[in-house]
Amino acid sequence: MVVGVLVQLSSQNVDKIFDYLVPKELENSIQIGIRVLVPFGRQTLEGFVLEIKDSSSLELKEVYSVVDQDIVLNDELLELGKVIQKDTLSTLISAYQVMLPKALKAKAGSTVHKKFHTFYRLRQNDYVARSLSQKKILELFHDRDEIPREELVSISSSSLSTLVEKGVLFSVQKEDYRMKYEINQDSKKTLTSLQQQVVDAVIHGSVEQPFLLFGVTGSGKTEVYMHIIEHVLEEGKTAIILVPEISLTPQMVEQFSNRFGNQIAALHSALSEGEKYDEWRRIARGEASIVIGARSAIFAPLKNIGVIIIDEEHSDSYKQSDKNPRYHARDIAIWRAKYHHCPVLLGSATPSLESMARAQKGVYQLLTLRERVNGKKLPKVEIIDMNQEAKKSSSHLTVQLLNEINDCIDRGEQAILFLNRRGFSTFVTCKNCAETIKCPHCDITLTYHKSNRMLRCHYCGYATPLPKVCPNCHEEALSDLGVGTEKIEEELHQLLPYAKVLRMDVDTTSRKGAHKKMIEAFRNHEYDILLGTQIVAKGLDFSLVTLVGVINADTSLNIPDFRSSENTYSLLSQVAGRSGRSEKSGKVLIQTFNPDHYAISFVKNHDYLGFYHEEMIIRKKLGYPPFYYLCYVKVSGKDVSYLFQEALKIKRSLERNLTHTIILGPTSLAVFRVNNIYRYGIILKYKREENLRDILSKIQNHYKTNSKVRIDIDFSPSHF
DNA sequence: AGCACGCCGACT
DNA sequence: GTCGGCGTGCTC
Repeated sequence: MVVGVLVQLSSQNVDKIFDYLVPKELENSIQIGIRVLVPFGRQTLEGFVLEIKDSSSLELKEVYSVVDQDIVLNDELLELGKVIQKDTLSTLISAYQVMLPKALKAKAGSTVHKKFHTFYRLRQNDYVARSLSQKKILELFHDRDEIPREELVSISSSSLSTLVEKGVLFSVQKEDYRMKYEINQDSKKTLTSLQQQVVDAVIHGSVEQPFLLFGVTGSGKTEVYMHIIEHVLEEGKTAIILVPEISLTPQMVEQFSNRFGNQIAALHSALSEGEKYDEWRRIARGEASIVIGARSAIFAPLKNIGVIIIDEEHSDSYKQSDKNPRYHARDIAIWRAKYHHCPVLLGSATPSLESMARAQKGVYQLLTLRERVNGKKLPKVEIIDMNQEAKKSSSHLTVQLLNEINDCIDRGEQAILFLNRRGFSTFVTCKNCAETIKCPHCDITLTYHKSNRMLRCHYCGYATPLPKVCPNCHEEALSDLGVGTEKIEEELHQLLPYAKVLRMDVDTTSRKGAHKKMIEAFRNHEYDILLGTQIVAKGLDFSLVTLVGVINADTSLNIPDFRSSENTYSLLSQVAGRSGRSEKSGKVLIQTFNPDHYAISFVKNHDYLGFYHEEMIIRKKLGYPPFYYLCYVKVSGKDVSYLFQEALKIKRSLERNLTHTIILGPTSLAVFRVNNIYRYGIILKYKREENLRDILSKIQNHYKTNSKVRIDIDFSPSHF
């Protein structure tokens, strides 16, 4: 027996199948999709078995051992990996690795152990108990087959051992999963007739085209998802629901856990490696039928999928853009749905322009929820022109906003204050010579972290303590510029001393479980004001919150990116949606220096479609998605002049070979140098270009042995 | 990714 | 003569 193995080495040069001879004694354990240990040159590597055959034309080495008992990559995932390789021009091995929990990747495996738990079972029924504790133990087996060890030990450990010695009981080792989900009070709600229509459309509709559920904030999308999933489970099928990374996941997990208990499995970054591994195995064994998770949960090894839901579908966290394979979870969802003949449901209050355009064209089936479930109007939005206010005061909180917060607290209600950190960071400047402190390895201003008084580079990770004097003029005149949540918190304490403020940002929520605790504390009204960054913008549902204040709406608008308006509109609507979700009606105040910008003014009337049409005109004029597809080719290396020369060669080669594509660049990236590596970008805009991937693949191949130039290709980049 | 091979310059 | 720099190529 011979196997074709793909070794776990992320190098383009090794991304092919190598044949190995299988020793007789291993033949029975070999299956396609398991991992094996093989000799590779001088090293020993893990690899995936992709082929089984009788012979090979080469002289072969032998497989050392088999790593898995069960398949880790099933037929569907094996096929999907090839599609990803082809579509994203990444290596096949990286496509397979992205599907699996870290614990199953080479090297990481040794650190994760399965947890085992001892249970006891009854062997003889005719045994007569010799003592009271023996009797108690045996009585427990009347209505149960197996009982965990602790429970029996708590009665009497000596009686337990006697019973085991006499052969009355015997032990079994069972895997103990780290996560537990408990069904809580049945929170199931009756649907409004509009919600029911959406559920029916998805359940009974065509699976040929994805559904886009455009539902305003508070329209009860989550409840719709749960009803659809309930139906899917009744049919004996399984479901995947994706939510954006970080804050949203634990909340959604809790809601689903309350209703579905141990049928769910969660996969997101708040879990440890071991926990993720446990969840993954529960899924693979068919012990969980609902998977909730962030981007990579789209690869959950479920069988017989009945629906795939992507909540907040506009979120850019669904695109993996920092490493290969640069895939979009939405594309994977559509592929898997086709494979399983099941519907895909994309949900959002502010759909991405791409998705809404597809819905308008009829590529997606549009479903709409225009009203909030409580029948309440969407909150009233007021825009505060900071151009006027900034002249009056240097405070970041306008009088109008402070008054509203004041009134809100007086009424016994709660407020959320949102600081838009997107495209914005705190940096240190010298008041004397105006010098800002930069990273020695990158062309970027260092970000100041007040909590530990460190300056950090967000690109390469370089960190240094804040110097006492300016490195340029040696004056003691360094001060931090820009607003952080801490600064706003200070201002709030001064201006509203009695208000209890809960600050929530990366610094305060990084500890495990901290996030959940804070949400609980705020829900219990232990605080009046929740002050935070992006983390408070989405998904949270507090019935007492009737006021939302946006401190600086503009920062995300100033990012030089074609999506900055879309991101700003979406962010502001999402935050605004946190207000007035229960009986009390809500209000939203937005402080901005650009009160007339359409990304802000359309938020006032909750006019997504108005924004959509305006933005579409601009996208069309500038030749951006959804009118054109984009592809970003990044060329990087240490030797600048050589690099630029090669980047130019690439551009010319693209120009020669692509006839229907607009080619821009090469231009240096906004941050030209990171870790002393220089970067150029080439942007491709096209509507239809048959052999684009072939051409790019050839270029990639040409450079794969050139250690001085690195090429990264990103189709449909989420940003530049 | 490692690791060996091989071809050059610098030195006990 | 030998050590070691790293560019190149291979791993079933």
